[in-house]
Amino acid sequence: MNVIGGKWTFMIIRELFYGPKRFGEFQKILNGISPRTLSIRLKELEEEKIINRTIYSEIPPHVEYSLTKKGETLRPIFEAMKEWGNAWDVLAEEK
Amino acid sequence: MNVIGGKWTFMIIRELFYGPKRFGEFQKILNGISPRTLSIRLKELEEEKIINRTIYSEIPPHVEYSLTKKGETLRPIFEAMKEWGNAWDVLAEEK
DNA sequence: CGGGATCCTGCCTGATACTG
DNA sequence: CAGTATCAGGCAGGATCCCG
Repeated sequence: MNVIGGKWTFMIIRELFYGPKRFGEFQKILNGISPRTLSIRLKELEEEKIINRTIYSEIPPHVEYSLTKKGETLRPIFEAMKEWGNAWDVLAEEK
Repeated sequence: MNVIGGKWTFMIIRELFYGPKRFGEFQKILNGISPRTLSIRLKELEEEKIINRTIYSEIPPHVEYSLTKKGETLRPIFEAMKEWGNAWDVLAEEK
């Protein structure tokens, strides 16, 4: 829970299972996340070796986030949670 | 995450995998949880049909919490998280 | 484009005391 | 024993502005 328990952390990682993402992409997909929070969460995940931060020195700047091997091993957990969510249709019950 | 994402919720459910528990037992096991918070979390889990609340009308009063079938289906998620925690020894790395 | 710095706020949570 | 009531605080998170 320390790793994936944050309000946004879960969604950030989930997006990365579909492939690398850029800072701006996260801002669009994670509707409403502030740059401050996104920045903090990404930094934390990087420190925990869950994601990689790759910088392409171009103009304009280009930074890409991707899952590390450690991050990839989280997939079974996400799959289990996804199945559970489907089985009980949690979101729909939220009214 | 809405279901198990709370600070204490995860631990409450985990304890219930080992069998029913009483209010007082949770207070001892979950070191430091306040009765207020415990009460709120238990009520939430009951509303979400994750746990059962069974009252034994005796003196002194006796209330027992146990997992519902829905709650039981969370087990694979907990197993997956447990394995991941063991594999990466998360707690030990916490300094 | 990808963030850092600052300021501010609400809600979650803890502490404590009390009751059926 | 199993909670509820009340009060107070901290910290995650949002809003905004700015810079390399």
